[in-house]
Amino acid sequence: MIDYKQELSQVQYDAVTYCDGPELVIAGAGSGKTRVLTYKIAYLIEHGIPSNRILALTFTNKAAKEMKERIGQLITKELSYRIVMGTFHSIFAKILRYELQRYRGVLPYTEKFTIYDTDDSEATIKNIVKEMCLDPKVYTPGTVLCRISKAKNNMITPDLYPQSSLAYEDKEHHLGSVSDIYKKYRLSLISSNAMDFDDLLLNTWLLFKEHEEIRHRYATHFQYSLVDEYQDTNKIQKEILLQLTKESQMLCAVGDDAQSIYAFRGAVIRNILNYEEDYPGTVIYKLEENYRSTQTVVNAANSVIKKNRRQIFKNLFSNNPVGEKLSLYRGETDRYEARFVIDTIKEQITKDDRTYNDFTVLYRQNWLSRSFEDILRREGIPYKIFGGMSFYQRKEIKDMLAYFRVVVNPSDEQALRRIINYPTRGIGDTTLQKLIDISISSGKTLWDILSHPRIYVSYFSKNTVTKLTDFLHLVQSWQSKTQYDAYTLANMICRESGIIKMYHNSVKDEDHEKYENVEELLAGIKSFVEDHKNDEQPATSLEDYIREVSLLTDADKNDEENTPYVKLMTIHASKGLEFPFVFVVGMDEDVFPCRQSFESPSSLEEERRLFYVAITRTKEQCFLTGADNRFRNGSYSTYEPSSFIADIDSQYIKRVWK
DNA sequence: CTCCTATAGCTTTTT
DNA sequence: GCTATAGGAG
Repeated sequence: MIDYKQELSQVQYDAVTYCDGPELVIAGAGSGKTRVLTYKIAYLIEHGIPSNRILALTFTNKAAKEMKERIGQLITKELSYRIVMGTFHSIFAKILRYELQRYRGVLPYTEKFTIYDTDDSEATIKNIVKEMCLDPKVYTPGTVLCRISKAKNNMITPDLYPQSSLAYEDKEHHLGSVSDIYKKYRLSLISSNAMDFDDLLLNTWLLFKEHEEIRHRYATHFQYSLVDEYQDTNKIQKEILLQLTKESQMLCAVGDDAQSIYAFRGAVIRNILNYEEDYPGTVIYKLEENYRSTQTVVNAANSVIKKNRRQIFKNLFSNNPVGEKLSLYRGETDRYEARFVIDTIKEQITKDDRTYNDFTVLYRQNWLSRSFEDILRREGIPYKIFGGMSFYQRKEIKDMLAYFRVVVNPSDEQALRRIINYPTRGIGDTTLQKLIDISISSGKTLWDILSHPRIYVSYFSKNTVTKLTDFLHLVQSWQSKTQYDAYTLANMICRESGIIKMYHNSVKDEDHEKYENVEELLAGIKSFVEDHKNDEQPATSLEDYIREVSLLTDADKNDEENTPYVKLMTIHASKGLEFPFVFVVGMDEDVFPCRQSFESPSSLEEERRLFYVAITRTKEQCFLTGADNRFRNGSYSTYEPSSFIADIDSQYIKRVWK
């Protein structure tokens, strides 16, 4: 038995043991939020709730994995393993696949659907805009997808869209055709048997709405639900939770309104601010003691966040040592700024016996990492950049994954288009365009056309037909081997597709790197197979691999390297983490806060919360740096110091340059 | 009809 | 600085 009283503070204990109804835990930065969640789940299990009937939704897959491990240490590994825990997207993808397998046709998809990432979605929109002969400069994939995403996050299906306020806004911005694009986009994804990120939520919501018996089954199955990072949930996520907790009302939401930083992705801070309206009778607990940072850091952070208007009152405090003041440095150029950071790191290491692991550089925008990367590399200091161009977004990796996707789900049009002539096999743009035209006019998928040569044979030369059928037979031969494990089949595809050969024979340096990345991917698949070989129901096929990998981000890649290194990441990527020494770099007006955020007061508030998040990652000492001149777009631009620096109460900050 | 090279255009944050 | 597009050569 766990001694909860011993392990938790009073308020943490109260939050953990309250199980009589809806609950909201306002967890200030560093207040032991994860601790409360893990102990609470352990507590529920110890008090008789079967672990497979607990639903726990986290923000990243990594957070879920770590939490499971921690719960496993508290109770038993076997019990923790069965908790239904993961991101909204991964849990609902599983539910959708399960239901699609059970009741064929419950939605216009099969359980083998693939998940489109943003690139795939934008490519689809681009094709549609072209097909509809609209101006691609007006209807850019980014803007259109943003509108569609907004609609989906508000449960607006294509048929409801024309009557929605979104359609009205579109007309004002001369984007009246978005509604039609949305319609076509949805049909295109359905015909590709593909869902984008938002569809995973929308289709779950629709499934529960249109099939009361399914909703009821899940709502009664889950006896208790918990949501982490509730401040970053969006409207449809809240609605799905309402569907799942309608009868039981057993929901524990944990979050911190001061750390809501995903409004750009549809998160509505309203969810946490008005939680009691959705769950009457909610009991609220506030975790206000910060165990992570020094008093100075906590006070400085408080002085920043109090400038924001809309927030839940709380008094974050620390009983840790007072600690050093925040250090402020401003360099003439970004090189001086980087120099300062590296010199400080070196100084601390020699002085205080630190390792590179103790230092983290945080920035608002990915491109800011460059100047630091340059110096770190030149100095031979080990470092690692988190985020930015993720491993899974690299071209060579996406190409390989596209092969896998086509094998599992040949309707996947974006994947098919990607690989049909890569490596080049004599099926060029002209041929592809003709195939697409046939596909559109016949209403069949590209793969349907491809796999029935007699449909298209009259349109092409004999030579082209041979090339098309060769490709068809290649893919079909892999499709007939899906009983093989993922590694064996993936290896076969790499070799037979000519990808490996192409990179291997190339003399270009970057192609060698690509070759190594493909090898790394294969090694990853191998360990995936090893990991799942001994599961109760071994899931080691290529299909299983694709399912898992399409919702993985680089934040989920576990780093088990033993050598210490300096970490570089965006502030967004740092959420939930903590580091002894933090450098918040690029503290320049128009960089942080970024220029776009001045357009509305609410986005400026979000920038300030982001600054708050950055500061509160710090355990010991925080440095804020900026530069008057930065190299960007091939030339230097001048910057003013960030206005956020003035938001910090001056007693907690000191200048460290002459 | 395909492949290679030069040029333009864009960079907030991400499941 | 890097990726999609356009235009020319084979």
